[in-house]
Amino acid sequence: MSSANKETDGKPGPDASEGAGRSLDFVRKIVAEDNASGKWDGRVVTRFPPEPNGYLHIGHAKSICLNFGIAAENNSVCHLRFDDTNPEKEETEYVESIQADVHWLGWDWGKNLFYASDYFEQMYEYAVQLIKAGKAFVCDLTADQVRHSRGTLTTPGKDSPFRNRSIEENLDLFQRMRAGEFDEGTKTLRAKIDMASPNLNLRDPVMYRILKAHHHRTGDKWCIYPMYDYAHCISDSIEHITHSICTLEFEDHRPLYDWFLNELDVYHPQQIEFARLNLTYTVMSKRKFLELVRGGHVSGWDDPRMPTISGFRRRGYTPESIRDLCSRVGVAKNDSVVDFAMLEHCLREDLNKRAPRMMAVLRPIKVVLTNYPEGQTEEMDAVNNPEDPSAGTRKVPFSRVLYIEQDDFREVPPPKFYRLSPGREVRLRYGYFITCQEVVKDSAGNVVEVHCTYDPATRGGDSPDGRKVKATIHWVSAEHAINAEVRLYDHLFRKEDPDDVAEGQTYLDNLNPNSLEVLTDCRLEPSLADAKPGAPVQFERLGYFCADPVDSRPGKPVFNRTATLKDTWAKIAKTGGR
RNA sequence: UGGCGAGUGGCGCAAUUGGCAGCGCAUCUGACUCUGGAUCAGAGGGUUCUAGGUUCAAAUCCUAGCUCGCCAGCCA
Repeated sequence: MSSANKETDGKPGPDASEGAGRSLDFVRKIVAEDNASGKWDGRVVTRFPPEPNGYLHIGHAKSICLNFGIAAENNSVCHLRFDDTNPEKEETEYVESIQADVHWLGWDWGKNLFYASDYFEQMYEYAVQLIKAGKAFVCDLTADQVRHSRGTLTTPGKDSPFRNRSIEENLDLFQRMRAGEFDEGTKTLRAKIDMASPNLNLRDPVMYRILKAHHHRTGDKWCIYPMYDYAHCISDSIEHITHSICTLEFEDHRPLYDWFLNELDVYHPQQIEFARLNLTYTVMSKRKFLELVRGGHVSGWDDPRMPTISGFRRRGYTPESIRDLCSRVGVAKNDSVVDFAMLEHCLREDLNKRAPRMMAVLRPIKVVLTNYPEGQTEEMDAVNNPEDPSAGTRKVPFSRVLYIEQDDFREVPPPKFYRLSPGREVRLRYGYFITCQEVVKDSAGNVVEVHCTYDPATRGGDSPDGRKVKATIHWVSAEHAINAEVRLYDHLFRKEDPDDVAEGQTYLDNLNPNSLEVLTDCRLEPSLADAKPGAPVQFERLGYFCADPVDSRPGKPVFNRTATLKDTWAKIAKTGGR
């Protein structure tokens, strides 16, 4: 197959080689074989066909990367097509968010933006054609009656009493359905296939239903709307898609996809099904998202704990990390659940290279350097990113009174704890070596202040005598620090599989009560005052964060924790310091 | 007890189509370190769903079975 890394139409797009590893996944194999055999005359046209009835989630990202990725690898195009055949659920707000999310992920459909509703007229004509061919009929059965006559998984269905209406009558009725003469639910247009088929999708499926609803694009022009199976294959056909890639649950629908296109005798793409992406500790359905949002369990579709694209974006995840995940998980046909840790790995790998380092103290405790001159301030040089020398250095103010992390001091240090404790010397990053001399407690016995001495010879953090310390801790000058709120996020659910519940419970019972911890008294180094919302930074030794794009205010930033750094100490502490 | 699909280390995927079962994540160990980060080195972990069969040779081919997923919307 062609492996050129050209971007499509010169549009910004991820490296086209992304996802095309040494061994091709089964979808790419099919594409490669088709290219070799000339099945589509060398064309490769894919499409991403979301229904605009909700926000995109990371599962969609897999489909997006697959479809746009394959197109890019073949110097071709991927269409963005809104599958807007159900006006009752679809809204313009969603079509806008979907476009924004696809772009944010780094893909571009160029001029290939389509809507299934663009094809309503053509679909209607095709339906008339099928009626004339005796392949479709108007049915007066109610939804309930259809359900009963459909049969079950093991028993065949019964023919509708309206199945043998004359072509003339069907034509007349269908035209009057369109004209709005009938009420919702009173009539449908159904394909005449086989009520005894073992595949229920072939038991005279509904092609059109009456819906007197306002459509976000066609307004009130239509009161009959095509069903997915009928609309989707025709849309693909009209757009001359070559490979119509969808998820596994549509496997049973492929015979119907093929049936319509065969009966219509029109251009016929190949439908290929792959397994959708699932992640541990997350649910992945729009219905559940809606419940989480409406139930107030999260702040919205873009809550940083949501697995939506907009949630991940607000949380601080990068498009690169999400694309990396999609290429690592591969494409196959068996249902699987990817470890959330894989996503975090992709994130850390990306951010480790790019995120500037800063110092922030989340749970402050005061440190007074008793031998440091009162009123003196120094500017310490700090490197912005040890992984990237070009990121340069910055000045960080240092003074007599500092804040350090409460976790970095223990009056009685447990085994393997080698940070600050009475009598022990540690390094203040880019600062000095300090030694704890005494602790100050309040009346309740809590340590409220730590008194230390500093060694002026160790300025910048180096010891001229070669003296070693076991730990380097971060700090912030009390006088210069800025205050901020920091939100620490954890998994929204406490179980790997949120749907793993006892009798009578639902996934909502698995909500993690500690998925959000808000810290309001955090002290950050001053350069963080004008952090750009959404831009990733690393708080040294703590994790990756970004200023929240929604709740941050000038001079009053709110930071989201995107992910922690890998923390060996946390592991030691958890296993009891063993 | 209908149809379709899928079973390979804990998880996600490979295996040039019959030729020594590999990779990533996770886990563990060691080295190094002004982030207990990063990096580097190494380790453990497999009855390839099961049972038969074909073959010099089977994850791969054949037979039978088992398990799991999806399908009975006028949703997509």
